[in-house]
Amino acid sequence: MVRDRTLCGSLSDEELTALNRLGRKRQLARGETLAWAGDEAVLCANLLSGVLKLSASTADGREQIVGLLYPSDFVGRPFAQEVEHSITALTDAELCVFPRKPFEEALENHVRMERLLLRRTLAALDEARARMLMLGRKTAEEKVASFLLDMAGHLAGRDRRPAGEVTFDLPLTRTQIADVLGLTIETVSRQMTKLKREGLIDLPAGRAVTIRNRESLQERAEAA
Amino acid sequence: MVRDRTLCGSLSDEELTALNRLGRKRQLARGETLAWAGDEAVLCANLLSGVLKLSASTADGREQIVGLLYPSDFVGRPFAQEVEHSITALTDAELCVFPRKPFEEALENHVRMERLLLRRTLAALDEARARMLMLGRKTAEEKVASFLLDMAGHLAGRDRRPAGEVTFDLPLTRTQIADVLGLTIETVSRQMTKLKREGLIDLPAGRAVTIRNRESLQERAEAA
DNA sequence: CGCATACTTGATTCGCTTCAAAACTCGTGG
DNA sequence: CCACGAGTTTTGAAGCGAATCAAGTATGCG
Repeated sequence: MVRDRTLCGSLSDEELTALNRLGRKRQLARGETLAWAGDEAVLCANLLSGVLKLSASTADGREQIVGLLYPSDFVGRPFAQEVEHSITALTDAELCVFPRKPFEEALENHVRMERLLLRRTLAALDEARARMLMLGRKTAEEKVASFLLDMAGHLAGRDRRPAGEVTFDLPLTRTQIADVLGLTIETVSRQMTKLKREGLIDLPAGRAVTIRNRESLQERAEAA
Repeated sequence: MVRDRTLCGSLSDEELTALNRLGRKRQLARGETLAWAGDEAVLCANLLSGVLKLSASTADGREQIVGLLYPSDFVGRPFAQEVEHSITALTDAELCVFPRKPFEEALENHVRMERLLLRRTLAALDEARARMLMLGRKTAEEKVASFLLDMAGHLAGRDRRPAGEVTFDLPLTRTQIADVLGLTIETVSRQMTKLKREGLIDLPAGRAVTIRNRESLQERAEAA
């Protein structure tokens, strides 16, 4: 169950019921935006199912996806007046939403929850910085290979076959992958077909991807 | 005084003396590295003076600076076994260093300090993500313009003249600037001379920079 | 003064983008 | 069941921005 890894998981029963009174389930359809950059920040949430993107964009419309959120991830930015990054559902998603102000008060009153949020934020910061290395210094091939391995880690569960061969459906379009990697859609497509031609991956249909040779793919991803 | 903005600033007098017993002053010379990526994480600190860089690099030696730290900034990564990013002094620097474990205990015992660290970490995360947009989607000119404005904000104090003309010394070499922006040293140099030729900035000597026309520079920086 | 390091400038190359068009996917309705 | 069409992905050709390669010029320190 997801509950075990959410912020709520750190609470005692009494604390939990108090927080649950604050929270409301909310569904998001694929493509629906929970909050737009520049809006007043009114809510925080736990992601129960689905995948969300966090994105920033330039004045002339260039977009960069600055984070991907998976089930049990925390959503939103406590203590900020304004939403810094748009939050959009990449798949249908389900959230447990809290109004920001009451949630902040709950944080103050429940040290364990605050502590857990701190640890998660520190982890998110490490991840963001790892992605900075990727954006600034990796080649297109390295970016695509890293991305596929990352997605495999998040989406392919624990059912890894001996050969390390796993299959999963990407929750992102090519355009969105390009926006994660700081590339164009054409470059992403070309790199994917190249990796397929070379037998490291397979692209059976639509958004599906099979990792055929994890080791070689890891080599292509280079990394720190 | 810097103290007012450090984590210590959130503490009562008794708490402060307790923390001070933990902490030791430490000097770093320009170029000296406090911790190497991959090392065991043994310390946290407050930066009292100077500028530090946080950097990541690929296996084959490409480097990306993933963060710059200024006086009053928090240094280190509580709750991590291993150092994720190398920490190096760009200028001579002075820190108040705490052993990590005792510092973590202090965090647990002093809710206000933990709370302040949470807020700072959230702010650092926002900044890292803004930099992801820059790395992924901005042109060389936009990157350099953004960088100069950023440095002006940190280094030029509050003594902004009416015309917005400010001068300061960059604490980074061209190579380091390139490592912040995900460019090469030559590209950085060319963009700087271009901005100078066009009258937006001046490069009087060595590392000195004068912002001549903040508005135009802002336009070149594009941004969100 | 002389050497090492840092910075600028120029010529060329290359990886990625841009522009363009064909091929595929998938939902819908005939 | 298949034809249709919008959206998505792949593929190709050409162009461009930044990297690379290569000098040449400052800067600073012994």
